[in-house]
Amino acid sequence: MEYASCSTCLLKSKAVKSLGENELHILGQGCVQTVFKKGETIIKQGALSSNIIYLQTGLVKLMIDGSHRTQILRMKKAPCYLGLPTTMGDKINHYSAVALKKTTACFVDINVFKELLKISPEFSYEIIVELCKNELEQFNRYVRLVQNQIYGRLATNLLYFSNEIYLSDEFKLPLNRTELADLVCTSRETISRQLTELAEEKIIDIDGKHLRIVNKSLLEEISKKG
Amino acid sequence: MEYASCSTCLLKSKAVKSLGENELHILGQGCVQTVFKKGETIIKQGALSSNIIYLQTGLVKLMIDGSHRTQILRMKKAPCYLGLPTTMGDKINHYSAVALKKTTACFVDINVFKELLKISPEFSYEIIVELCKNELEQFNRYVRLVQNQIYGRLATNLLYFSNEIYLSDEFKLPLNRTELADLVCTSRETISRQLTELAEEKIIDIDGKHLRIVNKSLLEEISKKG
DNA sequence: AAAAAGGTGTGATTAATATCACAAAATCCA
DNA sequence: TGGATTTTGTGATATTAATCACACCTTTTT
Repeated sequence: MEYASCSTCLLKSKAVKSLGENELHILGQGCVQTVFKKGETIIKQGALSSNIIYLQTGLVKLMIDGSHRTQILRMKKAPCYLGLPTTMGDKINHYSAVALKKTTACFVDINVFKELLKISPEFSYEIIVELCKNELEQFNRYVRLVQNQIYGRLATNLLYFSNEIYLSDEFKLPLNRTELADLVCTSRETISRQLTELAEEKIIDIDGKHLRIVNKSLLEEISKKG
Repeated sequence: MEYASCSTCLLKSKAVKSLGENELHILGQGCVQTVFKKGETIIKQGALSSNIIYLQTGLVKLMIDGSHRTQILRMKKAPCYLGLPTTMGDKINHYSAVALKKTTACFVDINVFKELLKISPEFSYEIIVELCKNELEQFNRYVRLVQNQIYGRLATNLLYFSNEIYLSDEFKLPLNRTELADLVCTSRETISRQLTELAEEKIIDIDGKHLRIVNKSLLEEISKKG
């Protein structure tokens, strides 16, 4: 069947399960699945895009190469959609997406995607909810990033890893110190000093990239209050 | 007819025009129109919410009262939707919305709203596009806010007024110096000094709240490079 | 009109963070 | 294994912006 690759890639999405054979056929015709190794680029900033990307498995970092510094915007963990705002907006990718580990991505043509929205109210509702949750999550984090000083920004991002990405108080940082600085928008030296300080205060335990949050409520305090 | 208030409030929305009489009837049953004076609160941070708000006319500021400082997040100009991410997410308003001038708002019950999404693909498509544009616009601004220093942050926000709110290079600032500081996340004194500096560099002309952008390309340069 | 309250500008001082310079540690690779 | 390369930590210094203090101006209130 022509929609074989699609039933592989999208059936994990609850809403897609509700699609009938006809809809799956439409989807299948505009759908390509690709596997990316760690470090490979899935979306390239500045490139024209006509695809929504459904991430089946894996973890990516979204980043912007600005005129005076590189910024890491956030992680995205499968399963999720990528590129929705960009593709619905002005068609040019505003960020790059790079795999942090082996990642399987499914490229769905935007026109096929629009067709599906019209055919399946379930599907469009799922997309809206995902977008809303996403906007809210990102918004809250960015509000804190802007209003906080570095110590608070770092706390916010460590909690982000713990609560949104790894769902655990103990994990291996997916970024080195320079990349962590690019996420927090500060310098590598400052990150290094602040991590040491958080460890001295017995709020975290850190050994290289291995990190454990010891006093989560205090870390939340710092994230909130600056 | 029972949906009179609704045909008043929502018919300006292109997608709603495509709704039939039955759908309008559903909408009308969950729709209340209210007029707010300058300074009045439309949405209250922390309150439970079960409404999507359609702003018919006017201008509002969205703000967060944080634990250690107040932040003004952005303006929203009619016509637009308010509270979509919050209401679809965890039901509690993450921000307050305060009218900056006389504003007409239409409260649509979230369940009615969900019904409409299912009934009208046109309607849900319009919502998704609005959300996407919004997320993109906010995201780009916040990325710059985080990575820039104050001079660049101020430039970014003046451009935001010019390009997104007033669609003109000359306008009356809707905020006083303290509020401007809350938007840029800095202190009143710093805002005052930086505005003077921008004027000395002949990039803007400022007299009280009346502002004119003289050298827009240079302002964009500053917004991009920090 | 006088008094009170709020908004704005500016100098002096302090605190936070970036930058520079270099050493130590970890990782890669032939 | 040993040398090369990359990553990380840390002191010294420079820069940026917050804070404090106060004067001046505008608007509101009585």
